[in-house]
Parts: sequence; C-alpha cells; structure tokens
Amino acid sequence: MLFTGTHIHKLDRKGRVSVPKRFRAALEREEFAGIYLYQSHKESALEGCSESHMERIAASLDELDMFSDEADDLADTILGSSHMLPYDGEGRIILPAELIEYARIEDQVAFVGRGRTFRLWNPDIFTPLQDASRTRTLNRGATLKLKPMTEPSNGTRPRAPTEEDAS
Amino acid sequence: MLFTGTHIHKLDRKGRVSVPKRFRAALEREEFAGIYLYQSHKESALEGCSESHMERIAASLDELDMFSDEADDLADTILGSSHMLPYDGEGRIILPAELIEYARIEDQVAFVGRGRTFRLWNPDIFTPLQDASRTRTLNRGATLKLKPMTEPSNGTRPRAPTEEDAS
DNA sequence: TGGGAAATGATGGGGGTCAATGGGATTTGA
DNA sequence: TCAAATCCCATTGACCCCCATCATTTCCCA
Repeated sequence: MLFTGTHIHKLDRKGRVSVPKRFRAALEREEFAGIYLYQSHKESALEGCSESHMERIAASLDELDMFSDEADDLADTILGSSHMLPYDGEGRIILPAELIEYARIEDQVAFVGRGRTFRLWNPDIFTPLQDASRTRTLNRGATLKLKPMTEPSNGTRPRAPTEEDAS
Repeated sequence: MLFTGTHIHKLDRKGRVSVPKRFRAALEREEFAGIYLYQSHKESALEGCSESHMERIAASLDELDMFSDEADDLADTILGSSHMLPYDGEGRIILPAELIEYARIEDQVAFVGRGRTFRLWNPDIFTPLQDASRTRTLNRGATLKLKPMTEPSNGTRPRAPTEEDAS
C-alpha cells in the first residue's frame, strides 16, 4: 500500500489530529496501531512512516560503518528524535509540542503522501513549495524512468544501494 | 490491457463522471477498484493511471537517491498531488474540485487513452490540440519504429522494460 | 436485412453511513 | 493530587450505496 495525495486535517485544541483514513488503511497490516514521526532534516516538515519502515531505517543504519560521523548523525536525527504515536479510538494521534513547533504547524496539518512514507506540513508553507516543485519539474523537463514491471513489491526488500536494472 | 480511444462523458451536478467501460475493463484485475489522477505538469489536463502503475512510479522514485532534489520534486508533484478515486456502484468517480479547476473542466470530460495511462481533458481544449498534433505529425512524416514481437504472446508474461515516461 | 426486443452502459437523485471533529468523563502516571 | 493521556459519546456533513430512468448497442428472428 502506498501513501498518496495531500490531506488537510485540523489540529484541535488538545493537540490531536486525525490520520487520514487512506493512510490508516495503508497501515492496517502493521502490528503497531499508530505512526512514527520525526523531524525532516531538510525541510520544515515532519517525516512519517510505519513501524516496519522504521525498522528498515534502523537496519540500514546498522550497515553503515558503526563509528562513522554519518551514522552518528542519522541515528541522532532519525532514531533519536522519532516519536511513536498511537491512535486513539477515532484514529487520531496527539502531535507532540516539540514537533508542532519544529514544523511551525498552527491549526491545520497537511498529510502529504510520498509512496512508502509521508510528510506533515503546515499547509501554508507546503502549498507554495509544491508549486515551486512543479515549476522546477516542468523547466527541468524531468521524466521519470520507470522500472520494469515486477511482481507487486511488498516493501520488505532491504534498501541496499544496488545498481541493478539500470534500464 | 491498454487505454485507447477518446470517450466523452458528462460531469453531473454532484461532480461525478463515469469512467468509460473500456477503461474499467482494462483495470479489472487491479486490487483497487478505481483510478489515480494527478495534474499533468505540461498540459492543462489530468494524468490517469492504475494502482499498479502508481506503485511503479513509487518504486522508481525509491531508486533515485533518496535525498536528491529531483526525487523530492517528483514525489511532491506526482505522489503528493495524486488523488485515489474509487468507483461507485455504477463505475463513476467523483472528480475533486481542485482537479476540475486545474483542467478547466466544465460539464464534459474527455477520457483520452495513451496506452498504459490516459488523460482527462475539457473536450473544448483537447479537440483543437488534437487537430494541431495530427497536422504536425503529418507534416513531419513521422514514423513509429515498432519493437520486434517477443515470443508467443498469451498475455501472461511480464512486460519487457519500456521507456515510457510519466509526463 | 430490417425491425423490435433485450441487454448494457450512462445519467440523475434520495438517503443512509461513516470519517472527521468537538468536548466531557475517566484513568493513568509522575 | 494535579496534569496529561485515554476513553467515550454526540454532531455534522461529505461520500457512497441503491434504485430509477434514459440512451445505445447488440441480438435474434422473421
């Protein structure tokens, strides 16, 4: 299952926000009923993913040289600052104050699908960035080279940086 | 199965439009009963595809360097702006207001087949473009080089790698 | 081959259901 | 014992299920 689309939901005065039904559906096979969030290191946004994806990240970090600066930094920024957020009975999470502040979220939250992961934004910040993104894509004449069809991926393949099928 | 031909359907006052029977037939093996739509970067049109095609797009993005600017932009413009639209019992979808506005659709929608994908247009905009494009093709004396046939086709073999783009 | 019947696809619209939201009550943990 | 987290229930409005009708095409048989 993929995370797609942009869904804008309200942050209530208790700091709760509904996770879009479509995203919950994409996660319903997960053992943990909830999501993981951590600060994006590049954007004023939050990165979100499933428990199994978080395990994949941890496994990838394991493979980096254990004492490299890069592994240290990634471990700190991702694993160290990640929050495990369970749903309440209505499929909402409580957004920790630290994350609200980091992403400069006010009364609305945009859930933006990115395939295997998603991001949370203040919609007022995201919308202009998305427009800029679209313009750059157009100017760049970017085309996406599609992979050959394979059987439906279940996302369990470790993300080793291989160069296979560079069609 | 391929998407072929141009089919003009009516957008009703609830914002619904029937997906052409031929297109639904091309998708009937999909797990998700519906289509994906997103804004074309190049045209005043909407791009449409199947769930498995969207999975392919996501998988291809996964292979680009995860933190590259280009992958980011494509994720925002395709995955972030895509809409997953299920059929109702009669094979119709609800066209989101955002997409209606983007493609300047009024009371009719043209579904135009493009092989593995298709596009949605306001027919008043598409028809003149189609005429122009046909004229250009004729003047250019364009020919299409066909790929050789591969083994006895019974339709069950996974497709050979293609270079088609996601524009 | 023509015409009428039947099947199928497209369109219109009513109403029930459920996702999103708000807020009170209860429990938990420091 | 207080504050925060969780549970629970109410509200509302968008979406989806259902059915009825209309338009085409297909089929069948004279």
